[in-house]
Amino acid sequence: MPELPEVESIRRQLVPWLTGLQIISSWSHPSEKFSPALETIGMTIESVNRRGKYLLLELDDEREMVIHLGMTGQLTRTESLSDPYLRAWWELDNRSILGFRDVRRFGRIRVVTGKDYEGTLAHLGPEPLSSDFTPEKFYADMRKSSRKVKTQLLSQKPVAGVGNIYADEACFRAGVYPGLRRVTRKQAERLHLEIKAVLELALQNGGTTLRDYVNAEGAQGRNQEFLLCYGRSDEPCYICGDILKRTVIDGRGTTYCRGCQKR
DNA sequence: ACTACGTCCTGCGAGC
DNA sequence: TGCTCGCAGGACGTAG
Repeated sequence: MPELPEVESIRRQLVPWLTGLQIISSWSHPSEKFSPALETIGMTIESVNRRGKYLLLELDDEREMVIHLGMTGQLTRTESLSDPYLRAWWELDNRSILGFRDVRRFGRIRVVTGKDYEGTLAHLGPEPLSSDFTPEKFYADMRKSSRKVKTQLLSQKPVAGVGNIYADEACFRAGVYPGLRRVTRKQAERLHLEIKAVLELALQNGGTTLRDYVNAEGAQGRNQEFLLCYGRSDEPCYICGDILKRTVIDGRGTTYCRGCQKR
């Protein structure tokens, strides 16, 4: 599932490729999740940005194409248009083609005007790798809700761009049980630090590929080799040796260490 | 207003 | 061997 490091890895490859190119033709799957792709024909891509897990392609007339990759979404340079899981493509004026492949169709494409992000990224919390993300604000935001720590992280409100993998990783490294309903200042500070650390590490490693993730050139990430917790249930904790346990928190599979992450 | 849960979607793996 | 069935999950919609 593409989270911030995966989306940012893609963005960095899209910038030198797409910037300044005009979209000369386009196709999409009939679902309204993808059909806004067709509205971009004739427009020029002025820049490629990111907010949380959303990619933003700045177009003409204050318009932007907002893309969310969902769980299995891939944005790549594409040659074969016969792939049954291709949900949209855009032909650029240098004859290259940007393809959006998404097996499970949880991804979404929107075209917005004048930064009207209602329904997409309007209510996202701070960017975790920017100076807006401070331990003080994070602590205050986490105390605003009585939902479980992990649920709050996945809500994108206290911080943007964290998904299931990095939520488990950050909680593990911070020694915080993801089912806690309130955190202390110290726990919040530690979580703040580890959220940044796991995202930066994953970015350095080109993202995590468990099954579907590939970057814009079709290459897999390497960060799966560095995960300490996610996907390691029934295996020993690298810190204390306890067997990592799997549970479900608000419908999301969660791995944690009973020894290191006390309730 | 806030929290919890259902929904979308399809491949995969467990189990019979 | 081949089938069925339940699981996985981000973000939104709905119910309480």
